[in-house]
Amino acid sequence: MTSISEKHQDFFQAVFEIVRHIPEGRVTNYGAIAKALSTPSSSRMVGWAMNASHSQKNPVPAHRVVNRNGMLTGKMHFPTPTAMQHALEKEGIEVIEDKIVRFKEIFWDPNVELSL
DNA sequence: CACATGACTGACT
DNA sequence: AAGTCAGCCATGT
Repeated sequence: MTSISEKHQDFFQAVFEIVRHIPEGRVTNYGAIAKALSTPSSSRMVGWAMNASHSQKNPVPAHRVVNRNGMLTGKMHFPTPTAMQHALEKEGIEVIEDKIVRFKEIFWDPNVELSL
């Protein structure tokens, strides 16, 4: 079953690597990751890659990745709908109504933090 | 091959 | 400020 080509694997690994570089208590959005991959328009592909994070052997803190609105849009893709919010709160991030509080303050931009 | 959907974003009205 | 439309790439029907 070859759902994913090797080239896509490379894309996934790039996304996962960035996500794993997100510091504890910080979050980022799909656009920032896409931009770090030189594909700012492929924000959807980032979400697509995250969908494959479940198959990855290495742990990927996908709960630290949200949309530009700071909303936990991908929580439904977690093992449980509350896993994402719970994981964020565990790191000291306030989450109300599936939205991250002070999202702008805890926002982590890979393009800046990774000195791209 | 064409249409619809999706862990998105930006621009326009 | 809030709502709507279009662009984006890959997958599924």
